[in-house]
Amino acid sequence: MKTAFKSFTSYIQRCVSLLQNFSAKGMVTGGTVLHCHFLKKGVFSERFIAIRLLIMYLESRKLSEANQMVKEFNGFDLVVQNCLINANIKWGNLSEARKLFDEMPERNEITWTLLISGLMKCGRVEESMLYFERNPFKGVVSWTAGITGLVKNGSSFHGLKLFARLIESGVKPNQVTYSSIISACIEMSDFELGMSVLGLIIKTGFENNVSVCNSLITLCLRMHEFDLARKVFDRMETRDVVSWTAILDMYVEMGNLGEARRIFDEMPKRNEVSWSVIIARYNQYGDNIEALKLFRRMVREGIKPTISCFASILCALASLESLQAGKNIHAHITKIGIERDVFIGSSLVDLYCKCGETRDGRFVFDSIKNKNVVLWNSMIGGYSMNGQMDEAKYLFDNMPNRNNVSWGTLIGGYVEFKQFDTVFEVFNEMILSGETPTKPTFSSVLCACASVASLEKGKDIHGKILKLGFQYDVYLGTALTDMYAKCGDIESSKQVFDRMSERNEFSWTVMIQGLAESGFAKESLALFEEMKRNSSVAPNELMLLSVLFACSHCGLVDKGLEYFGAMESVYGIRPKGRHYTCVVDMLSRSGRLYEAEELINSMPFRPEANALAALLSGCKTYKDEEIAERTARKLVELAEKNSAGFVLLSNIYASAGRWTDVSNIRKLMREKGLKKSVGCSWVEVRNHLHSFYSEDGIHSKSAEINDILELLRSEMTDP
DNA sequence: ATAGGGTTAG
Repeated sequence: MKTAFKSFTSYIQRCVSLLQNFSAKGMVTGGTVLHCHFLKKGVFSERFIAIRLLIMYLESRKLSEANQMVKEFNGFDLVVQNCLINANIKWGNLSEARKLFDEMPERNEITWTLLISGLMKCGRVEESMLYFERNPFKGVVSWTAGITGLVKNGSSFHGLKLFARLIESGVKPNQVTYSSIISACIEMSDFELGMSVLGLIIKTGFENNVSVCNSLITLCLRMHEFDLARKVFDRMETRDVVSWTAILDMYVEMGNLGEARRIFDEMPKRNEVSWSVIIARYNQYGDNIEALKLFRRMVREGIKPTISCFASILCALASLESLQAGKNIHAHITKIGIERDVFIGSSLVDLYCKCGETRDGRFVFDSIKNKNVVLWNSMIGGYSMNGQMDEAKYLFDNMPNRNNVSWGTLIGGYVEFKQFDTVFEVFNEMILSGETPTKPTFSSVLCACASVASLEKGKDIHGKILKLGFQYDVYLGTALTDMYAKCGDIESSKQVFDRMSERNEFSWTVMIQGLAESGFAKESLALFEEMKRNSSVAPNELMLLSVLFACSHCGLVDKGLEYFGAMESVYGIRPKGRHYTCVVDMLSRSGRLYEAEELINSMPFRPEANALAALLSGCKTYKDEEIAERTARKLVELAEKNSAGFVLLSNIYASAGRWTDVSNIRKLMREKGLKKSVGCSWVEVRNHLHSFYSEDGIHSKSAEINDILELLRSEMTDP
């Protein structure tokens, strides 16, 4: 042949790789053009080319073309049948694949392995193992397929037992087998075992194999042995994309996203996985904008996003609540036919629900055939974040398998929508069912304990956490600190806070606030100063409110004013109504009524009713009728707009004994249909909550309680 | 044909 190719075989090879390329990029048209070309050239009957064409048609689901091709092969061609089984498994038609398998007159190891791994992928472990045992061609690949299947279905121990049988049978493991075994060690978090596997790897001379080293890096990474991971990486003779991607991920795990990005930018080669990883990590770090930017660059560079990459980007869009962009991606995903994937589905459900569209989320949820726990959890979470707790509970009660995340999601919903009684009820049920709560679940329940100020329940939860041997992470530590502070046990709160190895903005806020509100004003201020000195956390709105509150309660008026002045100029935080109220209160308490009034007048927005009330109460203490009169007028004005103003005004009149004014205001409120929000306080006795309301809701034992109070009062006054 | 990445809660 007079072509540019040295020989006919290399020409065929070139054709095959061209087809493979078209197939991988989903460019069927290009493939079809080649098909016609081959027919004309007469090389179509070349077996390699024909098979490649068949695979291409199968992968792009061009079924009529594929069937046409099958007819061209006479009888039951083993390789063709294998291709058909492979395609059916990929499409999820397991029964069709099995039918083909059963009808085959002869099979090879590939045939068997396809069925074994196909069954494993669908979670049908026992059936798969049955075929494994019946398989007459037990080579490395069959063994490895069995092992990985078990590991991926959460039976790593059985996977390792199969590995032991492999060694006994005399078959030599290959690099893929070792990778699977290392995955098993990772899944079982067994670093020791991983190290003994390493011994075996060295003994069999696989320690320089790229794939094996890649798996070893991942093992070290998961076990947080970063130095060792780096060592493995450094001593590799050749590194591939996977090695670079793994080491990039290590820096992310170490909290150094910047270094990871540097590696990503300087890697000799990037594949779709490297892109996936860096995008996913930016997303997990909350930098969704950068994730999107990278996604756009990736698409521009012609890299086809993987399913996981779409999942990450949908997750990023969900966090940004960009419904429209999310819908565009959804349309694209539908066009390329992967909208029924569970990973994609979970992200889509999350996207719609985060944007408040639970009905669209439910539509996606219903459209997915092979639902897994995560998908169910996403839908439950979707309802929970939108306060549709009944729907969430209904799904929860009717899901086929629950895990601890399902429980946690439901509980989190009840916490967010303040149904605290239900929180404890469901949490108890969870414990009784034998499920182990995760750290986020503990955080949620601690938040509920803090909200109802139940020290007893909070301590009980703390005990459970200790019993499980959970290390505090930032969230859990913060939740505990907050719980103890809000329940009045500031000592324990401080203890937990001091022991935390990592603290974020929330941790500092909670502790500063806890100290301030428990009356430890000086300690609160000292902690705020310590934070500014020793941490990278910047002061926030809530911290400054606590700081002002602390100054107010210590009588450190000038210091308070100093902080208040520094808010915008130094910390870049614009004071809100509550900050002004706090400062007005501080000034009024110390008798600096004129300054307080000035401050109210200088506010760029309407003051809170409480600010005026604080000033009025100061006027009462320091007997300044002039300012009182002006402030009262402002309060009346404000009262027209909200019920809080009316209530305050009526209380002020009441304390001044101006009862006619009081009844006038109450009448006005009734006319306007304004209702005073009911005050409530509660106390916990032997793990039972007793609530007391300021208005009609009366405690069932209020008569007895009042009798006892009367008795105590008399004992205190006449000893 | 068998490995390495990705989805849910704070």
